[in-house]
Amino acid sequence: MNLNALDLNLVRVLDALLRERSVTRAGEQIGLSQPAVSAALNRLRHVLNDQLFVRRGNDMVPTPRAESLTEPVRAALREIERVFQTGKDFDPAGLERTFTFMGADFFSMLLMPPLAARIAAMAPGVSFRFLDSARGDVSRLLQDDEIDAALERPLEVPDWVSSTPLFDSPFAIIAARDNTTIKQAGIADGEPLPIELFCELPHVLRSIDGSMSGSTDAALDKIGLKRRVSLALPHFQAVALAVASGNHLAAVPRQFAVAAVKSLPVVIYQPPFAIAVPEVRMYWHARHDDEPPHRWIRNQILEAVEALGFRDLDGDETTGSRT
DNA sequence: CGCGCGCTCTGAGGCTATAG
DNA sequence: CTATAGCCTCAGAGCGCGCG
Repeated sequence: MNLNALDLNLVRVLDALLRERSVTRAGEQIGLSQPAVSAALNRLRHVLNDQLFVRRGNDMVPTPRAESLTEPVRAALREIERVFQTGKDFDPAGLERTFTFMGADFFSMLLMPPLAARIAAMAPGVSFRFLDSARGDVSRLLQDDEIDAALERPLEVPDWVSSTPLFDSPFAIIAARDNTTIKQAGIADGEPLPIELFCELPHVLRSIDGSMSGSTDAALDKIGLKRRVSLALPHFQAVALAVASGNHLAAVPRQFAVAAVKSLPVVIYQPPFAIAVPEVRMYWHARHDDEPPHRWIRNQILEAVEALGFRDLDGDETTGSRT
């Protein structure tokens, strides 16, 4: 093969085609028109002496040759990017990029608005997209570069996934402000709920996979008790709304509970027993470890989390629910 | 003579419109 | 949806010319 015939732009086109499996979308991704990509694909076909992509309906199916180039091409482009980035100061003000994150609605509600506001001021060319946790397998999405980072409880991940802790996420119990059962029992806001009451009242569980039991049930099971989960919902926001309008309880991350109290007629109680305190971590592909824009946005997330006060919950309450 | 400047020509690769 | 046609732009090669 003749290296003279292969310019770097063709490699970018090939990479985009492998990602998008569409001439039109590949063009959109790298800022070329559809015909320009089509022509580039033709040149690639001649240079590499392979069809590379065969049209099947609306899908451009890669040939085995094209398939085999996916990883090496991506790695080569990353390396080139790295070479030209080093020594050059990274300036977020000029960055044109959309970052995609994934996590619970908790984050789309609480983290994303302040993060977006913060970033708008220093990097007007940056946009965000936030996908729901239910979207799927974190490792695969990171591998395919479909997400830049995932914000999740500790996960089993391959060694090419990097991560850093964001904050501890102890549980708080929320209930409607006018929950008559709790009122009658004379429990004040912020107090621990008696365990009999905790087990007697129905619960709403936030569950992305439809499971009807969570870590609270595991903790209860250890002390030989049970609660009744009568509603499982995929979003924390929906859990809070359900709690606000009924006699349900819900064990939710304390940070979320604090926010819910501000917008809904709910109050916080302490759990009557120890529930293991989960950590929330940020996960990303190790290939982005040293990439300046990625490193920058990760720092921005850490700073935003810090600014929200997610890291410094009231010490007593936190330790009170620790195992 | 050798170098630098500027003109012209050519081809690659972009675009839009349209055919397949 | 992709491929092709026709047109446009622009970078680079080639070449002539003037000057030191």
